Amino acid sequence: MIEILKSNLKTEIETKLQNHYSEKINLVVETPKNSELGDISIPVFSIVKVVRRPLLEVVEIVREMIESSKYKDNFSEIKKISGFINIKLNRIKVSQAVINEFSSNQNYGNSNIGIGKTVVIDYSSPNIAKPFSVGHLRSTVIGHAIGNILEKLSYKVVRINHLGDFGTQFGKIIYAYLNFGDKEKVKKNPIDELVKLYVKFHKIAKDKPEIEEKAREIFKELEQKNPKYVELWEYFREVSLKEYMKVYKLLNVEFDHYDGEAFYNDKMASVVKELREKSLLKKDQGAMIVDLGEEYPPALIQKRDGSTLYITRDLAALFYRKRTYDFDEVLYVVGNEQKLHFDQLKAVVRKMGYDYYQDIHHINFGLVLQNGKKMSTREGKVVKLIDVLNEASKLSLKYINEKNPSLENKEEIAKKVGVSAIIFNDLKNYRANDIEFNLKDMVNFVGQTGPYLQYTSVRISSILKENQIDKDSIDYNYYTNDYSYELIKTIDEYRDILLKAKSEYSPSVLAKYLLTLASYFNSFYSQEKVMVEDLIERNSKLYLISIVRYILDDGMKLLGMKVIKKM
RNA sequence: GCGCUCAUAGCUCAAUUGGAUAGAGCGUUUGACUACGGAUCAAAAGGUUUCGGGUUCGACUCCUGAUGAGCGCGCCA
Repeated sequence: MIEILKSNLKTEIETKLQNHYSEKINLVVETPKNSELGDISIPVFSIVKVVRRPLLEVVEIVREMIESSKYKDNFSEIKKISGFINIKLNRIKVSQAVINEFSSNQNYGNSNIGIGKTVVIDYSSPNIAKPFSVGHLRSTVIGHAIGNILEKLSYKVVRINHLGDFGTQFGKIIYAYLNFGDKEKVKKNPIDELVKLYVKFHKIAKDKPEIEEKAREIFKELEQKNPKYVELWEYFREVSLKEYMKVYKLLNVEFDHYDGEAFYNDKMASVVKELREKSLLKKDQGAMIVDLGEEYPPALIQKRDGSTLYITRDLAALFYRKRTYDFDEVLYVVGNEQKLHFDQLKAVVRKMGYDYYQDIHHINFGLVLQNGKKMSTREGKVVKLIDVLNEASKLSLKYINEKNPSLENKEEIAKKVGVSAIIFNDLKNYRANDIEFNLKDMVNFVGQTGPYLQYTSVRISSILKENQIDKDSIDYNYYTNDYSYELIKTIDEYRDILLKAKSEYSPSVLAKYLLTLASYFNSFYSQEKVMVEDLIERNSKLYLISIVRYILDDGMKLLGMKVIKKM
């Protein structure tokens, strides 16, 4: 509501200024950083610059324009402070508008900006026959949350898990499996065993480099669909996927497609052909490249031996997705270190003459660090996500036993709290930054954490549980005190926050907002008794906190967290 | 060597994208339960925004140089 008022006011005053000074001025209308100053703030420096009149004179003119605004009924105070004009709004009017909007919308916070638009999101994408590491966690939860936010804004979302299920390493694993693998062991514990075989392969290859050649041959035959190898490949893929599904189930993550790299195997020849027809291919040191001039290093399309590379596969996938889903945007949730790759990809697409290179977005993210270094076990191995999730659940169970030992379904709730804590920790900071992974801080339940949000929602639930709310007997006067009004204004921001999270492709915008909302609620709660005698007052407060809970729960769900009623 | 990120309180991070007194959480110190959930709240201490120069009425934000950290740069993905 306030955002709309701001933009209406902006338009109105800009027109008035244009009439007055016959100059076009871009007026800044913002929210003061300190809410004691007011609800809307207009710095007039930019006007002064254009019209070259004394500051105080301009301030006075603008103040008069605001005073005579057609929206003036909404204002309760207009104040000049140095170069700023600060407006306080009529709190009753604001509350009324915000509450009404909430009441009349079944899906508060939504928007129709995405109607008719399709966004393809490529995320998670673990590598077959390798453990699902904490490294994949980031891509998974960021992609999932962005997808949810987009759906809330009415976009059609196509979720693709671009599995790493192809490449020379499969030749190695198949070779190792056939020559020194134990079928029973692999069956029992597929990924761990396959990793061991892969490691063993490299150990042996040190003394017997000729097996590298064997592995390459096997891979080549796999590409040519040698049924024996295809069967093994399918087997590895299946057992790996089965393991990943356990993680996805815990995280509540789903995909529309699991088309991995192999899926595009037969779609690459046409890419090479098209590049050749458009005279973009150039032979260089035996390989085929697309020259990207000064801007970027050349893109390597084809190896000396004729086989294709990463970028070729990504081109094939891109064209397939464009044909199949006719996307308006395609998002690749992939780490920072691949920035150059996506820059090259875009550049090649542009050179091929497709405008939609502009719709390709690399949703980059930083590393997961522990004590400032890339996270790994003591032996230097990758940390398995499932272990981390279990550990977090165990720790939250410990806390529940301390804080609320009589709680029912403790294990189940501990799991929801622990997993959500990890998800929230991943999403609360801007994605391109590295994140520090400290289990204790995440599940410590104190401060800016997932459990803090869940706890706040649970507190509200326990009040609401026993009470009916009558939406028709609300007195907006109860929303005018500072604590309530902060809540009203924050509730009002929800949609804009989601839109901002979308435009930045950063769930952290939402995560940070939820922390603010929860914090305002807890302040409110410590100052304002809800269960008062007066029925109208009680009802008004109950309704307010029920809205807070709605947003907390809705927001947590969008982030991929679990909503609980008790903890 | 070239390119891309980043540097804010002891620690983890914000800062309306160039606006007012740079804000939160953790940690530290202190206070608040015969209260609707204290996993909470309130308060204090903590800053030359890495360093220099520039642009601007105004710079954490833009330009430039330095220092430090990370990442990438033709036959992996």
